[in-house]
Amino acid sequence: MLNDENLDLSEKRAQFAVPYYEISYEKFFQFGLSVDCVVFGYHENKLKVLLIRRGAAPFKGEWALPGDLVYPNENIDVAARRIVQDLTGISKLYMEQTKVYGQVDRHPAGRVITTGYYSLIDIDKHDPQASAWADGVYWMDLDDCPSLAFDHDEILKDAVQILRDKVRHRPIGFELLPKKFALAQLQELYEALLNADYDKANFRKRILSKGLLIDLKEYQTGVSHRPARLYSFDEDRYNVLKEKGFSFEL
Amino acid sequence: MLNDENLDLSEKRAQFAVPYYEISYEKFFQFGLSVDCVVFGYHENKLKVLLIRRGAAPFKGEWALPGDLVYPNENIDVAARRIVQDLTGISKLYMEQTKVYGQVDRHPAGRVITTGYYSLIDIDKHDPQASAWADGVYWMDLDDCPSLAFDHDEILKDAVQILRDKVRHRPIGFELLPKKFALAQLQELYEALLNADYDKANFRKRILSKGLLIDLKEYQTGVSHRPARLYSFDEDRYNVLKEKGFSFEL
DNA sequence: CCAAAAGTGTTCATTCTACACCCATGG
DNA sequence: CCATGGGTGTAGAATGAACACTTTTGG
Repeated sequence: MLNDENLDLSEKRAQFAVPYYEISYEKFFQFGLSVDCVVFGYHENKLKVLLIRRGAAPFKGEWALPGDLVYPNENIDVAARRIVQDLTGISKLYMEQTKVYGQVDRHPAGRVITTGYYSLIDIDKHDPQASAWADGVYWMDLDDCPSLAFDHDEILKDAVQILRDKVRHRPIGFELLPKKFALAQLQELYEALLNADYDKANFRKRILSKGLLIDLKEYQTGVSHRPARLYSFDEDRYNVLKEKGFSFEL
Repeated sequence: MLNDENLDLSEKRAQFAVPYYEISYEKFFQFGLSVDCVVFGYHENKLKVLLIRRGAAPFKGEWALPGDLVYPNENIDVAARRIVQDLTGISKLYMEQTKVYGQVDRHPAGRVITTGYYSLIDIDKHDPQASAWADGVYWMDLDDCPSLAFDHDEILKDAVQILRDKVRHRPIGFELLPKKFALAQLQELYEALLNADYDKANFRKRILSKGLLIDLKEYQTGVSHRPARLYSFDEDRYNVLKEKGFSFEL
């Protein structure tokens, strides 16, 4: 599995009687590091993901996840935020790591390992813009994604699975909705996310029983049926409950 | 945030009219990559973790998680298995990524980003051995861990939390037990893992109702009380159920 | 026969599910 | 007054918690 021509660390340590951090291990410091972001949005009952058309080689012109190399003096989570902000203009958003992709041959330019991130944004708040490394940015239906460059198909697939897992146990779904929303919107979102179908009455009872929604005493306007009551997510209360070991669970 | 002296990728692209992978981006390829493993075990009602005493600088002589630099031609998950196998002699084991740690200053030797892994092993099956980079390997009580080198305290803390989260939704706890076990053992394990206390009758009903245990029709011997029935985990059936979207949940 | 731990059954409370029904608005 | 979706109540089933009880072994 390992190439003998490459140094064996222990051997090298024995060879030099100086602390190992004083030796220049050039061969060990030749990795590139990148970040690839799966940005989810939700619009008209559909889960969407932000894709770019690559403006530079490799894979120029192909579909890909937004991502970039990390600067040697840049923290990795800062890099992830930078990328999404470049494309969406949104700076404060929910972001989380998914996995690291470290296959030797995953990048044609050399040994680049990449960290997947996913984030959730309220699609109405943003205005996608091409950046230096992209020819264009597009919201794609998740069910209707083209094949992607590099190993981005796998990164996307993993992110979707992790999101679905997570959303059942943590109230992250709210990030995809506007600040004020009706319960039916929330239900539709969960149905789209989890590909499920819930009873209206039961869904309401379950959600409201968590005590994490603020009743805004406001209502929809201009709809030709009974206007829905609007709610917002009570983040402060959630943080308090979380401290005490509270779990969201659906 | 970013240092101007460092190259701006888009600028560089404009500057050279050749594909970007043909340019040598030395400055981007100077990261080191490592892997740090949180190896959990379980013995006498206590959750344990495998720690080493570092045999080399930096942090020589201090406690740390087993970890090592990844070779430039080595896949990252292979590296993780290599490390645990060096220390425990076990090759086939449950391993999973936790997070990436990419803080700029986390390693004194340069920009080394590390990937956390955790694994679960049946403690009776293994014989910990010092390797080239460790002066000794020890099982430590999780509640009684010393302070660790690098950012390993954080890596350990995260792994524990991820393990606790995971074990409630996936049947990974079985990895910590011998192949054949009694229900009481399983209950004690879950109680130790989740720091909880379950009613014996109810725990049994819940576990057995999942239909994932094989009744071996074998019994404990040599105990001065009614001998317990032995079970094993039905991995095949679990994989079948998982396909159909089954969730373990406690 | 006793101690110790395995293993079971029953009751009561809580939660979940399905479904029927009422309410408010625009047209 | 109708269509449309918002919003509520309830009965029965399923699940969960608490606890008492029986069983089997070694000593």
